Amino acid sequence: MNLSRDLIKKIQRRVLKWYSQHGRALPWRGTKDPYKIWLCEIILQQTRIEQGTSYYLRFLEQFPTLEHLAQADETQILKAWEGLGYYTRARNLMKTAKIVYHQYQGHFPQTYEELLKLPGIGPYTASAIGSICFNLPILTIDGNVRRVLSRLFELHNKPDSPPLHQIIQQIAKQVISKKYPGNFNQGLMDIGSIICIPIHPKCRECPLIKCCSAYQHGTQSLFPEKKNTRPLPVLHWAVFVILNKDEILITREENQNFLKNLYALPTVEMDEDNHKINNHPENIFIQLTKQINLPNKVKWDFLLTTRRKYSHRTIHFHVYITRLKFKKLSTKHYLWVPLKDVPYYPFSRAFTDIIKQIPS
DNA sequence: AAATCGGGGCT
DNA sequence: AGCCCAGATTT
Repeated sequence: MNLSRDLIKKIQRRVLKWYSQHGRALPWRGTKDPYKIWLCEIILQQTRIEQGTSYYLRFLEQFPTLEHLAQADETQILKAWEGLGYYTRARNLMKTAKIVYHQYQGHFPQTYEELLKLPGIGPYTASAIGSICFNLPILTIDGNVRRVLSRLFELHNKPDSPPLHQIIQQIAKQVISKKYPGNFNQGLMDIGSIICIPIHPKCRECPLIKCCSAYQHGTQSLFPEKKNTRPLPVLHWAVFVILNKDEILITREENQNFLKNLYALPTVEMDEDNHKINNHPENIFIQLTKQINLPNKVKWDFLLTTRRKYSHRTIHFHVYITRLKFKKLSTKHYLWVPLKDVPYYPFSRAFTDIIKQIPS
């Protein structure tokens, strides 16, 4: 798709002018420090600004410079990330911090291709850092920008399809402001998140209203096309609160990618019908008993059931509790932790919620 | 190309 | 209940 020179100039002027007048005053605006821009861009991947901002500010407090982050350990970083989700981002954050600190002498690389090699930095983040910090003329293509472009040019291609990708790349190369790529990118993203929102876009406030095909044809609601979703599988997990005086038994998720390297309460996956039979699934208790070498006579009480929806599955957590009078278990992958120290360990939301509900 | 990977807010 | 969010990586 070839855009006329006039149209390109008009889009660039309008976006840049709108951004100078209406751009949001966000904590990472007004700096070109690659460390700060990198940090906020990783935090904001698939994450709303309202959710990510407090994490960004806390990270900067706890790790004021790249060196601080490069010298932190993974548990420390996961703890700071706790509750934000997509924890691979936190693990990659540490990897990239160490790489930039040790292999690049503490300076982020300044080309798109070199940025792209760093763990956790993909096409979007490389163009964001590149355009904002180093003035590289590359469009940031995130969900907002995809939606704006889809409506501007009525791109009726299937979502995530190669043809759509091709067209967006073509448009991207043409519309990006070569002089102020960082401001143009942030302006276009702001327009997408404030004005050109998924439903009921506020077209009358939009600086691009006169350039927008969808507006002219009244077809805003048709773009971008939605992807077809499939139902989430439902799993049932038994969770065990095992107490001894003021200590609780916890473990670390090391053998799976899901919530990897976060801490958790001992968990056993239940098969289809365990949870339906009653609130006292003996076979699950037996399975756990073998796992951590409990004596058979432990008395379990049902505590609660809670449900949590993840991006690719729904899990029902059935929580059982016991108070032991001893703590000699063969607990190779488990550790006893004083309840008052639990806040020092990174847990996922499901478990912090459960732990919060343990009766004292 | 499709699946995996969180959590929260809005409708 | 479904959708989407300043996406990246693995399969």
